[in-house]
Amino acid sequence: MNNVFKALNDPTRREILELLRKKDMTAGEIVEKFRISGPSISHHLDLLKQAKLVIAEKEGQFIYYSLNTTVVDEIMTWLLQFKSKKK
Amino acid sequence: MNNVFKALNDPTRREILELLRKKDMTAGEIVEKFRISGPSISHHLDLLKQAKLVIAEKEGQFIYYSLNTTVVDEIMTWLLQFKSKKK
DNA sequence: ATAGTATTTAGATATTTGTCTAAATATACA
DNA sequence: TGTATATTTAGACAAATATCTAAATACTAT
Repeated sequence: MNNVFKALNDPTRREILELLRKKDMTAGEIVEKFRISGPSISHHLDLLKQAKLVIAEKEGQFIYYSLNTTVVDEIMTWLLQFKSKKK
Repeated sequence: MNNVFKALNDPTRREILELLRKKDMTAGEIVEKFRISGPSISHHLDLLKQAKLVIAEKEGQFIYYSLNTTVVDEIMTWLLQFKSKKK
Protein backbone atom coordinates (compact mmCIF):
# COMPACT_ATOMS: atom_id res chain seq x y z
CA MET A 1 0.00 0.00 0.00
CA ASN A 2 2.83 2.30 0.90
CA ASN A 3 4.51 1.49 -2.40
CA VAL A 4 1.37 2.34 -4.29
CA PHE A 5 1.01 5.82 -2.86
CA LYS A 6 4.72 6.35 -3.31
CA ALA A 7 4.43 5.35 -6.95
CA LEU A 8 1.47 7.65 -7.50
CA ASN A 9 3.23 10.58 -5.86
CA ASP A 10 4.98 11.79 -8.99
CA PRO A 11 3.53 13.52 -12.05
CA THR A 12 5.74 11.66 -14.50
CA ARG A 13 4.71 8.29 -13.14
CA ARG A 14 1.04 9.24 -13.20
CA GLU A 15 1.44 10.33 -16.79
CA ILE A 16 3.07 7.01 -17.65
CA LEU A 17 0.03 5.25 -16.23
CA GLU A 18 -2.25 7.41 -18.35
CA LEU A 19 -0.24 6.55 -21.43
CA LEU A 20 -0.41 2.84 -20.67
CA ARG A 21 -4.14 3.10 -20.25
CA LYS A 22 -4.37 3.72 -23.98
CA LYS A 23 -1.98 1.00 -25.07
CA ASP A 24 0.91 -1.14 -23.95
CA MET A 25 4.27 0.41 -24.71
CA THR A 26 7.94 -0.46 -24.69
CA ALA A 27 10.31 1.38 -22.37
CA GLY A 28 11.75 3.18 -25.38
CA GLU A 29 8.35 4.37 -26.57
CA ILE A 30 7.63 5.73 -23.12
CA VAL A 31 10.99 7.52 -22.99
CA GLU A 32 10.12 9.30 -26.24
CA LYS A 33 7.04 10.80 -24.62
CA PHE A 34 9.09 12.68 -22.05
CA ARG A 35 12.05 15.02 -21.93
CA ILE A 36 13.63 12.93 -19.23
CA SER A 37 16.59 10.60 -19.73
CA GLY A 38 16.12 6.89 -20.33
CA PRO A 39 17.62 5.86 -17.02
CA SER A 40 15.26 8.18 -15.16
CA ILE A 41 12.24 6.72 -16.90
CA SER A 42 13.59 3.27 -16.23
CA HIS A 43 13.70 4.16 -12.56
CA HIS A 44 10.12 5.42 -12.64
CA LEU A 45 9.04 2.21 -14.33
CA ASP A 46 10.78 0.27 -11.62
CA LEU A 47 8.82 2.06 -8.90
CA LEU A 48 5.57 1.47 -10.78
CA LYS A 49 6.54 -2.18 -11.08
CA GLN A 50 7.28 -2.43 -7.37
CA ALA A 51 3.85 -1.00 -6.66
CA LYS A 52 2.45 -3.60 -9.07
CA LEU A 53 0.75 -0.83 -10.99
CA VAL A 54 2.42 -2.03 -14.17
CA ILE A 55 3.63 -5.34 -15.53
CA ALA A 56 6.79 -5.76 -17.60
CA GLU A 57 7.09 -8.45 -20.23
CA LYS A 58 10.13 -9.08 -22.30
CA GLU A 59 9.69 -9.64 -26.01
CA GLY A 60 13.00 -10.13 -27.71
CA GLN A 61 14.96 -6.97 -27.49
CA PHE A 62 12.07 -4.97 -26.08
CA ILE A 63 10.29 -4.82 -22.77
CA TYR A 64 6.60 -4.15 -22.96
CA TYR A 65 4.92 -2.34 -20.12
CA SER A 66 1.22 -2.64 -19.41
CA LEU A 67 -1.21 -1.53 -16.73
CA ASN A 68 -2.23 -3.76 -13.87
CA THR A 69 -5.54 -2.46 -12.62
CA THR A 70 -6.02 -4.85 -9.73
CA VAL A 71 -4.04 -2.54 -7.47
CA VAL A 72 -6.31 0.32 -8.49
CA ASP A 73 -9.16 -1.61 -6.87
CA GLU A 74 -7.23 -1.77 -3.61
CA ILE A 75 -6.71 1.96 -3.52
CA MET A 76 -10.36 2.59 -4.25
CA THR A 77 -11.39 0.25 -1.47
CA TRP A 78 -9.10 2.09 0.91
CA LEU A 79 -10.53 5.42 -0.21
CA LEU A 80 -14.10 4.23 0.07
CA GLN A 81 -13.84 3.97 3.84
CA PHE A 82 -13.82 7.74 3.99
CA LYS A 83 -17.08 8.02 2.15
CA SER A 84 -18.86 6.11 4.88
CA LYS A 85 -18.18 8.28 7.88
CA LYS A 86 -18.34 7.19 11.50
CA LYS A 87 -16.94 3.93 12.74
CA MET B 1 -4.04 16.78 -7.45
CA ASN B 2 -0.33 16.71 -6.87
CA ASN B 3 -0.85 17.90 -3.31
CA VAL B 4 -3.34 15.15 -2.68
CA PHE B 5 -1.01 12.34 -3.67
CA LYS B 6 1.78 14.01 -1.75
CA ALA B 7 -0.41 14.16 1.33
CA LEU B 8 -1.40 10.53 0.99
CA ASN B 9 2.19 9.43 0.55
CA ASP B 10 2.95 9.06 4.25
CA PRO B 11 1.73 6.41 6.69
CA THR B 12 1.30 8.88 9.54
CA ARG B 13 -0.89 11.14 7.47
CA ARG B 14 -2.98 8.25 6.22
CA GLU B 15 -3.43 7.13 9.81
CA ILE B 16 -4.53 10.62 10.79
CA LEU B 17 -7.19 10.46 8.08
CA GLU B 18 -8.37 7.12 9.42
CA LEU B 19 -8.63 8.58 12.92
CA LEU B 20 -10.62 11.54 11.66
CA ARG B 21 -12.98 9.21 9.89
CA LYS B 22 -14.23 8.09 13.28
CA LYS B 23 -14.53 11.51 14.84
CA ASP B 24 -13.27 15.08 14.66
CA MET B 25 -10.25 15.68 16.86
CA THR B 26 -8.11 18.52 18.13
CA ALA B 27 -4.46 18.72 17.17
CA GLY B 28 -3.55 17.73 20.71
CA GLU B 29 -5.74 14.64 20.65
CA ILE B 30 -4.15 13.59 17.39
CA VAL B 31 -0.65 14.11 18.80
CA GLU B 32 -1.49 11.75 21.67
CA LYS B 33 -2.19 8.95 19.20
CA PHE B 34 1.37 8.99 17.88
CA ARG B 35 4.90 8.84 19.20
CA ILE B 36 5.84 11.80 17.08
CA SER B 37 6.43 15.32 18.38
CA GLY B 38 3.69 17.95 18.28
CA PRO B 39 5.44 20.10 15.69
CA SER B 40 5.84 17.13 13.37
CA ILE B 41 2.15 16.28 13.61
CA SER B 42 1.36 19.93 13.08
CA HIS B 43 3.37 19.77 9.88
CA HIS B 44 1.50 16.66 8.74
CA LEU B 45 -1.79 18.39 9.45
CA ASP B 46 -0.64 21.32 7.40
CA LEU B 47 0.05 19.12 4.39
CA LEU B 48 -3.33 17.44 4.76
CA LYS B 49 -4.90 20.88 4.94
CA GLN B 50 -3.08 22.03 1.79
CA ALA B 51 -4.43 18.98 0.01
CA LYS B 52 -7.88 19.91 1.34
CA LEU B 53 -8.21 16.45 2.78
CA VAL B 54 -8.95 17.96 6.19
CA ILE B 55 -10.53 21.13 7.46
CA ALA B 56 -9.32 23.02 10.52
CA GLU B 57 -11.67 25.02 12.68
CA LYS B 58 -10.65 27.04 15.66
CA GLU B 59 -12.74 26.74 18.79
CA GLY B 60 -11.30 28.87 21.52
CA GLN B 61 -7.98 27.49 22.51
CA PHE B 62 -8.34 24.38 20.39
CA ILE B 63 -8.24 23.65 16.70
CA TYR B 64 -10.57 20.94 15.55
CA TYR B 65 -9.63 18.88 12.54
CA SER B 66 -12.17 17.05 10.43
CA LEU B 67 -12.24 15.11 7.18
CA ASN B 68 -13.17 16.68 3.88
CA THR B 69 -14.28 13.87 1.63
CA THR B 70 -14.90 15.90 -1.50
CA VAL B 71 -11.28 15.49 -2.51
CA VAL B 72 -11.61 11.74 -2.08
CA ASP B 73 -14.16 11.83 -4.89
CA GLU B 74 -11.64 13.50 -7.16
CA ILE B 75 -9.05 10.83 -6.55
CA MET B 76 -11.57 8.10 -7.20
CA THR B 77 -12.61 9.74 -10.44
CA TRP B 78 -8.99 9.92 -11.49
CA LEU B 79 -8.49 6.27 -10.59
CA LEU B 80 -11.62 5.17 -12.39
CA GLN B 81 -10.14 6.02 -15.77
CA PHE B 82 -7.86 3.04 -15.39
CA LYS B 83 -10.75 0.68 -14.92
CA SER B 84 -12.08 1.52 -18.36
CA LYS B 85 -9.17 0.54 -20.54
CA LYS B 86 -8.52 1.75 -24.06
CA LYS B 87 -8.81 5.34 -25.16
C1' DA C 1 -0.88 41.60 33.87
C1' DT C 2 0.78 36.89 34.57
C1' DA C 3 0.84 32.08 34.16
C1' DG C 4 -0.64 28.01 31.87
C1' DT C 5 -2.26 25.36 27.93
C1' DA C 6 -2.71 24.54 22.77
C1' DT C 7 -0.75 24.90 18.55
C1' DT C 8 2.24 26.63 15.07
C1' DT C 9 6.57 28.57 13.15
C1' DA C 10 11.62 28.61 12.66
C1' DG C 11 15.75 26.51 11.99
C1' DA C 12 18.69 22.39 11.92
C1' DT C 13 19.70 17.69 10.29
C1' DA C 14 19.50 13.02 8.37
C1' DT C 15 17.10 10.47 4.86
C1' DT C 16 14.73 9.95 0.61
C1' DT C 17 13.90 11.17 -4.06
C1' DG C 18 14.45 12.56 -9.02
C1' DT C 19 17.66 13.42 -12.15
C1' DC C 20 21.92 12.97 -14.75
C1' DT C 21 26.09 10.60 -17.21
C1' DA C 22 28.73 6.54 -17.80
C1' DA C 23 28.91 1.72 -17.77
C1' DA C 24 26.83 -2.90 -17.88
C1' DT C 25 23.62 -6.38 -19.76
C1' DA C 26 20.81 -8.48 -23.21
C1' DT C 27 19.16 -9.28 -27.76
C1' DA C 28 19.33 -9.00 -32.99
C1' DC C 29 21.57 -9.46 -37.09
C1' DA C 30 25.18 -9.09 -40.69
C1' DT D 1 32.21 -12.65 -33.89
C1' DG D 2 31.35 -7.89 -33.94
C1' DT D 3 28.28 -3.97 -34.03
C1' DA D 4 24.02 -1.71 -33.28
C1' DT D 5 19.87 -1.21 -30.47
C1' DA D 6 17.08 -1.54 -26.05
C1' DT D 7 17.05 -1.24 -21.42
C1' DT D 8 18.85 -1.32 -16.82
C1' DT D 9 22.33 -0.64 -13.13
C1' DA D 10 25.77 2.19 -10.68
C1' DG D 11 27.22 6.22 -8.73
C1' DA D 12 26.88 11.17 -7.97
C1' DC D 13 24.36 15.28 -6.68
C1' DA D 14 20.80 18.77 -5.73
C1' DA D 15 16.23 19.25 -4.00
C1' DA D 16 12.50 17.67 -1.14
C1' DT D 17 10.92 15.48 3.13
C1' DA D 18 10.20 13.94 8.04
C1' DT D 19 11.77 14.70 12.19
C1' DC D 20 13.52 17.16 16.22
C1' DT D 21 14.16 21.15 19.80
C1' DA D 22 13.48 25.89 20.85
C1' DA D 23 10.85 29.88 20.27
C1' DA D 24 6.66 32.39 18.94
C1' DT D 25 1.65 33.07 18.90
C1' DA D 26 -2.99 32.68 20.61
C1' DC D 27 -6.29 31.96 23.94
C1' DT D 28 -8.01 31.10 29.04
C1' DA D 29 -8.37 32.15 33.49
C1' DT D 30 -6.62 33.64 37.86
